[in-house]
This record gives sequence, C-alpha cells and structure tokens, in this order.
Amino acid sequence: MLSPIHVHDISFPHLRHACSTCSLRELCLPTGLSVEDMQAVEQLVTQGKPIKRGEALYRAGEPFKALFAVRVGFFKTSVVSEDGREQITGFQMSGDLMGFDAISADHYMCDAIALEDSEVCELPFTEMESLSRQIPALQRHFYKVMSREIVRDQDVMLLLGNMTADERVAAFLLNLSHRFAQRQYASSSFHLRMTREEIGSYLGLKLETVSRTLSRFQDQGLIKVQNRLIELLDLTAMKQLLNQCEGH
Amino acid sequence: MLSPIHVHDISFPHLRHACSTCSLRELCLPTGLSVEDMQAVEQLVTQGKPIKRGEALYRAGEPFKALFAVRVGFFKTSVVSEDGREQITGFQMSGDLMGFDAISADHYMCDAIALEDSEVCELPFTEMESLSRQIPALQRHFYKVMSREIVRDQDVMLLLGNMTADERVAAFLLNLSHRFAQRQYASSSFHLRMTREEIGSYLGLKLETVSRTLSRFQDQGLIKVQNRLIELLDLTAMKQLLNQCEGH
DNA sequence: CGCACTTTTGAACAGAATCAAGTTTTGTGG
DNA sequence: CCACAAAACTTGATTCTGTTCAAAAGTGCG
Repeated sequence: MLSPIHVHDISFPHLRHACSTCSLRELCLPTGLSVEDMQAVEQLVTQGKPIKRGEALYRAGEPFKALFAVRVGFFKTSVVSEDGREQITGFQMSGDLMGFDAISADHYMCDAIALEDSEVCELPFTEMESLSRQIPALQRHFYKVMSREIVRDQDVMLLLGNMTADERVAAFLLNLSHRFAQRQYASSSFHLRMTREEIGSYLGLKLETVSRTLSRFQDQGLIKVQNRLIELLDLTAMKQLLNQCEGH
Repeated sequence: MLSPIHVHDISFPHLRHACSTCSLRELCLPTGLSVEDMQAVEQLVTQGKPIKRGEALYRAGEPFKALFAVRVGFFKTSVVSEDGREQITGFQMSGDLMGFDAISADHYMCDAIALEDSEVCELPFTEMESLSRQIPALQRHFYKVMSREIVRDQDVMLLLGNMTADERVAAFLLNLSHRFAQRQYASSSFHLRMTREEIGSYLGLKLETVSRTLSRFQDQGLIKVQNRLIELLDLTAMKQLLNQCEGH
C-alpha cells in the first residue's frame, strides 16, 4: 500500500504552506490562500474516508454529491459498455481528484474502484462551487484541474489511436514513473497496483499482449519484471521508444 | 457549408429566451439569466470572427486568451506528435465550445482548423471567469460543459480501446447524425465535412479501412454513400451494430 | 495450506495496415 | 467554361501486429 506522502499531505491545504517548492501544483489546492480562505475550505472537506481494496468509491449512475481527493491508496476509473467490455479511463493515486465526469449529468458516469486499501477526502461540490465564487484562486484551480484532465484524456486518445503495443506499454510505465516521482516516491522501481488485464484495458490491449511486451522489454534489458514489481533500467531507451510523443 | 441555425442562434444569449424547449442545453449559454446578466455576458463576447476553410483558429503552443463558440461552420481539433502522427480529438460544429484544453497550461494544447468557411464568437476567458463569479448559473454552466467534454473524451477512449472498425464507423455516423438532429439539421442525410483520412485519424483507423467500411455498409443496405454525402437508411440496424455502447 | 486468480508462453488465426494501382472529384487558372 | 493538376477516394493483394485459444506455472489471499 502507498504510505502517506511525508513531505506534506497534499489533501490538507493548511499544510500546503509548508512546501512552496512542491511539484504537485496540479494536485494541491491552490497556493497563496489566506488563512481564512484555507479554513473555509477545510471546513467543507470531509477527511479520511476509508475505502477497502476492491470496493467502489462510487459507481456509474449514482447521484453526484462530491468530488474526491485520494489521500492514500490507488484507484481505477472505468466505463463499462452494455455488453460488458470494460474500458479503464484512468488510474488515480494520492493527490489526484476524481469525479469531474459527474458534473455534467449530475450523476457519476464511471465506476471508481479502489485497487488497494485507500483513504479519500470528500469535497461536496455545491459548497465548493459557491466557495469558489468567493475565492478566485479556488475557482481558477478547479478550471485548471478539469482542463488538465481534458488534456490528459486527449493524450490517451493519441496513444490509443496511433501507438503500437510497445509504445503504449512504454508510455504507461514512464507515466507511472513520472507520477511517482512527483509524489517523491521511488520512480524507477515500483509496484504495479493493477493486473495485466487492467493495464491492457487502459491501453487498449489484451492481457497476453501486455505480458508479452513486458517480458520482451525485460529481455531487451529495458526493465526488470518480478511479478508486479517493475524496475526501470534504461529510461533513455524507453523514452526513445516513444519518439517523444508529448512530454509528461 | 452549414447555414446558420434558424430557430435561434445558440451563440447569442439574448436570443436564447425565445426557445425554452431547445434541446441544445449543453451548447447554449445557461437559461434563466436576468436581462442584466445577459447583457453583461454579451458585452464580453466578440461576435462574428470569420475563419476561412483550412485556416487555424488557434494552434498548439499559442498563448491562451479566449474560448471560442462556433457560430457557423465546422472545425477539427487535433494533436500532432513529434514524429508527425496526427490524432484528431474532435469535430466541432455550430454551438460547440472550443479551447478548454488551454486553461491548464495557459496555452492551447491542440490545433483547431476550420474544415469549411466558418464564423466564431470569442469568449475572453479571464473576463468570463470573473463574470462567472457574479453569475452562479454561468459558473455552473462552464463546469458542466467541461465535464461534458471529459465524458465525451472517455467515450472516445472506449471506442478506441474496445471497438472494431465497423463499430467505430457506425458510432461515428450515429454521433454526427445525433448532433445534426440537435441542431435541427437533417439527421439522416448529410454532408461529411472531413476527408476519409480525417475520419480515420479520429477513429484510430487508416483511410482505406474507413473507405472499405463505408462501401460495405452501403452493400449491406445500411447507408448510401455518394462521395461525402451520407444517407442513413437503417438506423436500427446501425444502432444494433454498436450493441448500444453508451447512448449518445 | 489450498484454491482461485493471475501470469506466462506457445501456436494458430484474424482484422486492420500496408503497398499499389487506378479512378473520381475538386479546385484553379487560362 | 473548359483543361489540367492535385487531392481524395476506391479497390485489390499481401503482410503483420495483436488477438484468440490453450495449457501450464506461479502467487497470494482467506
């Protein structure tokens, strides 16, 4: 399980002050809030709701009440088509916000499932929304985070529409690595929290293809695979594999 | 070229009043604004900027100033990877808003190219943003439109990750049909504004595959293809082809 | 500790890409 | 208005990447 970030907890805005050099801009609540503003935000946020591995934080169709910030743990979000095909639309780790898809139709449009025992903060949307009218920086922050999600989704479209299996898997590993680094976790050696099948669902590949690709990367000396433990041995070669398709 | 919508012009909020039954919720500015609020919005919106076919409304990397609403015409937005592969991320027609991807990094993240002579309204973002703090319905509207884009992007992921060529092309045609219907244009007989290659780029297919699939659909009596003119002959069979993957 | 789930690997297969040629359409300038 | 060149489209043959089917081995959770 991911242990809490030690430098500061990005879901606690009052601690945010302590770390102005933090690279988690996207993830944190906005910087530079006054003490009163931060208190106002904190009063709205429900802390520390635990979600057990395998449980749903929310499911498609449920009424929209709140956004969620992952405090500890790891989630997947997925859309399931009527005939049962699952498309995983993203993996969320500590500091990530979830639930923006629910604003449009006032109910969640995907399932959010914990891939390990996790803990989330609940951000009641209506209240945050009106608070954001009083705190411009907060409003701007939400716009930015949503915009960032749109950009990320478009990057995934590029991946799904144009890339080979090798490129997809390489992009996936590098993206994970980058996000672990942002959170000050080890970025060249980490545990995958998801199955090969879930990786495949996210990347538009079958689990066998994911497995084979990882094995081949290992044969080529790019990585070391030990079950779900991944070690990145040659970052440079890995990045070349991508032809630098959009930096992450 | 698309002629302007005759019932009301969705980009002119002051005309919005005239059509409370409009099905373009997503596209219009919010309903129920007071006359003063609407005037405030109108004062910010730059009307009638013409863009010639083939011209860029904006390009990736340019500084972010405004969102755009398509008044007349047809656009594509696309991401280009370093090695020149183009992924079209969407097609925009009258009433659609563009540019949300630019909020996150303060510059546009994709190219927006006119596929026919078009006309857009410019919505200066910073001004709209502060106005939206005074008009809750406007703020809510922007959140909703961005959320809608996130949902749409996730639907495209499902398409790119899980669907066969046939399903993709069927989904594409049905989606276009639906959007034309929303705009009170003919929905079972319409002109494609984009090339087979552009359709392919959007759907993650090669242009030959798109062409072949359309030809086969025609042989099967599902559609009639005459160059870029498409006639949908059997909506029901078409929808069955999709196994109802998320309604549109 | 055992059973279910996950992963790996092999062999055959299929769907879409690629390569290639020919045709049609479109847009432009004389 | 027509001629011409460029762009777009169709169709066929072949290739290849990733899927499917299958079986065995490994892992971990209860």
